[in-house]
Amino acid sequence: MFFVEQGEVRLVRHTEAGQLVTMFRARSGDTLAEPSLFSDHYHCDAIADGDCTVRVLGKAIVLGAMTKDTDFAIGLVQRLSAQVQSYRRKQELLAIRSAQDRVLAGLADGWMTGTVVAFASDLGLSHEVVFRALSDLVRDGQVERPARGVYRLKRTDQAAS
Amino acid sequence: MFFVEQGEVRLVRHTEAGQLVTMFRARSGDTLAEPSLFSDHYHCDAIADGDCTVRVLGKAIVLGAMTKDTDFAIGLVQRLSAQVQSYRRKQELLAIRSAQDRVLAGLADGWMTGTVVAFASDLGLSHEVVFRALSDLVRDGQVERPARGVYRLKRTDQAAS
DNA sequence: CGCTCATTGTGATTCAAATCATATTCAATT
DNA sequence: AATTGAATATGATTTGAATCACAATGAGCG
Repeated sequence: MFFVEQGEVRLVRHTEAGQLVTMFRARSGDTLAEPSLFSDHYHCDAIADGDCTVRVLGKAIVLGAMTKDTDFAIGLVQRLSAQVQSYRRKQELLAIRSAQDRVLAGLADGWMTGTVVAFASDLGLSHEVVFRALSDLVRDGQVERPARGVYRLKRTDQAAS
Repeated sequence: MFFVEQGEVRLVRHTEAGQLVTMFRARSGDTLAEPSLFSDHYHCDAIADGDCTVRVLGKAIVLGAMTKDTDFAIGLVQRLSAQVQSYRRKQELLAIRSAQDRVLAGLADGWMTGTVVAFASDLGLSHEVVFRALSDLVRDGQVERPARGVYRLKRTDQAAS
């Protein structure tokens, strides 16, 4: 297991077809690869986005800390719970068939942080469709584009009939 | 949080378009809705598949047990880790674009337990495509169909050139 | 036994996302 | 300042999954 002290690490896997799937984005304070505590064969690749410092926590150390330090154990459970919750939300979001609806939901959930290309990848859509969906949403007035490559939800005061 | 003593419970959500998404399938011995320990607003619907017995574990009880009973805490972390791991696998599998590849991967991961319709729903595909993919795979010799509605991977001895 | 209904299965059609192509902008590098 | 490369953006085409439509099978039930 790893502890990210500083920076950001992405956990990724690639499908046989060659596309990269981001499994988890760990920021400073997060733990990484918790399942490796119990499972032997567990494989993801880790990509450091920028400089970062990571502390390695061996299996024995973690299990020991759990017995001695209650807060540590609770913190771990909490982080894992949060991960589970966000995976569920992600699953729900990815189940949305319509590209436009999915893009809108992604925006609402604050997934559009970096580039549109990265956003599209997170959504599991080609960037072309995402660009198009964004354009349509701007045209519809649901989304605003303060600048090139910057999109954000327009406050929806539900003015419709 | 809940503890499934007996039977099987499915945690589901429905998208705005009305489709049902299974978030988690808890069997006897599993805990359910762990994120509710820390998060206030958390909503899934639970569906009992057949008769089952469920024990309700309040927030205070669980947190108390974690401080007193180390094994309980470790068990909880282990179950959560397993969930995280399976969500990652699911995410990876759902990222496979080709329906046929996805069906094959789903079979390989042992998702085809009940009906083909349920299998299709888990895969996020229409059942028609899944039926067709299965037929094609049988025709290709990658999958065998011992009986109507029963499909299983053929042992792949990799006999190809 | 005959009825109902869900599952299984396949064919035809539609529709939307992927893909291919191409232009533009912009930041980083030389 | 010129060059490279990635992100942005849109248009045209293709492809494949969804959808619609329709049989056939088989289990449960009065």
